Amino acid sequence: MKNGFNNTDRSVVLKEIILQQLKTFSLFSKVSDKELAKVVTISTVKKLKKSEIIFLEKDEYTGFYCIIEGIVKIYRVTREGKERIIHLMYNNNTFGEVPVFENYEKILKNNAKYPASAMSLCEGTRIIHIPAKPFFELMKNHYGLCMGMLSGLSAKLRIMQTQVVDVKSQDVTRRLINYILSEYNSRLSIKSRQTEIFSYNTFALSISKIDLSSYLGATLETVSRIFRRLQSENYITIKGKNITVNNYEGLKKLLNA
Amino acid sequence: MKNGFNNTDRSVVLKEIILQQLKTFSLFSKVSDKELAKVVTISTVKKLKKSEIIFLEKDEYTGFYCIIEGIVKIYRVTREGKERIIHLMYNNNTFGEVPVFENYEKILKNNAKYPASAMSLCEGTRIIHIPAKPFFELMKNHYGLCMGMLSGLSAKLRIMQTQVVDVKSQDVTRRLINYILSEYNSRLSIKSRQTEIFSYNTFALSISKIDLSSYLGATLETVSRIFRRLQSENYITIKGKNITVNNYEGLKKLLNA
DNA sequence: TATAAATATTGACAAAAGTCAAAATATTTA
DNA sequence: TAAATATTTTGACTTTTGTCAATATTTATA
Repeated sequence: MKNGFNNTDRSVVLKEIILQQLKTFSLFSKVSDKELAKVVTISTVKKLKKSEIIFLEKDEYTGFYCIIEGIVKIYRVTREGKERIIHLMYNNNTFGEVPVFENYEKILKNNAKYPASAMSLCEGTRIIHIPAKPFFELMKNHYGLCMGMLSGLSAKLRIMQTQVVDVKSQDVTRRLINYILSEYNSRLSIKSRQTEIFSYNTFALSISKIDLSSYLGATLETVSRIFRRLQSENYITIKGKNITVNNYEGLKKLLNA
Repeated sequence: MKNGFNNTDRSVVLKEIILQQLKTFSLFSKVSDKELAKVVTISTVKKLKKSEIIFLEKDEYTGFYCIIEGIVKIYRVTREGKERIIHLMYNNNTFGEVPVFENYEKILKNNAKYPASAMSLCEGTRIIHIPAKPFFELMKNHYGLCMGMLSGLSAKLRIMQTQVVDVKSQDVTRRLINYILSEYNSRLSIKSRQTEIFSYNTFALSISKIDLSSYLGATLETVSRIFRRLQSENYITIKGKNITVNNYEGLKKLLNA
């Protein structure tokens, strides 16, 4: 009995922590604490190392996940063995929900499969597993939860639509610049919130260039060369993982040129 | 009073027809006739010519559509004026639902926008418009309708995921072969259902090569050249819109080669 | 901390795909 | 049906991206 807690106390505290964490997900924004407590009951927390496989394509489907912290890649491996990242998921996002609604009969018979693979990209990635069957029961007649799911899936669909248009219409240079600018913007907003004073135009790549290439749909060599070109033309400076944006407006112009 | 029908009779008959048509949509598979009748009340049928614009990206959002007959392309136009097709939709599919769930507040204030454009690709395409606001009210506490939507969005998400992987990992030749084979297979199954006796390995392209290029994310010239190559190597024969598949297995092998 | 393993860079070359321009076919429409 | 318009093909050429191979650099691990 460390710290004066017994197992029951410990579990109660843990559950309360999970509940507070789930409350930050828009999926559960219209779910009461009482209902959310039921979700907590069925769910389990997992802490992952870097590069841990969460599930593989065609693994038996068990349920979906909520990301508390870290980065998860959703990917498929092609016949030729090329890996292609479909989605990079960050905290407060969920992944692996699709099979729940595609064919619930299959889930009941335990022969639903994951349509893609998932792997953690950071040390200390924390996820919550929510098993499909009890979750599905909770959804029945729970309008708020249905709406949460509907808006989550809709948001993902829109992201995918944008991604499809980008990959179909833009060259790798533009896709990479888009990535740099969006990372730059999202990091900047986090920094300014934290009033962290640091080299203002610098951010660290949160994923490897191998993964970045897989996400952009290009080879590592091509991406490496574009980085070099952007650096030689003074748009950016690269120091290891750190990227300094020297010419934000110039990069934006390259997108239209 | 033609045919001995007055307007009320006519409208009752029409509504019954719409109801029967909506029943074939999986979206409404778990909705009772009584509830579906309410949907019919708010919806309107539109018959379209070829190349009619249904809505444009950034148009004010009014609601979504069900395709009774024909083909609809969902697309965006890039900054450089290139059109890229995101989705080719056929009968018994719905499109334009995403904004309903992304931000319902916006819809109430009439400032939601369509995220992409939609155009009919066939003469006589028939669609049913379902306005967002009354539909949203019908969804409240209607579990079956929520589930229908959830499975529809899930199915679309999976299709988009596959498309993203394909565009990121395969060259245009493979993407075109994939298209040919899937069209071939789906037409074949329709033909065999209708026991239509016709040149067995032949089907007609249902869209123009311009649209096909836009869908594949390539230029018209590239697609034209690949068609020529596949013909010269005797995989297919092209006669106008008609494509004869001479070497199905060979095409499948090309996908892996 | 040395060693192994993974990640990233670079060059030379090949293949894929785009661009521009002209011409040939189809398809609409007057 | 002829003229006008839209679609498709083809060639010559350029640009982009991929492949293979060697090497450098970083990161993880014994």
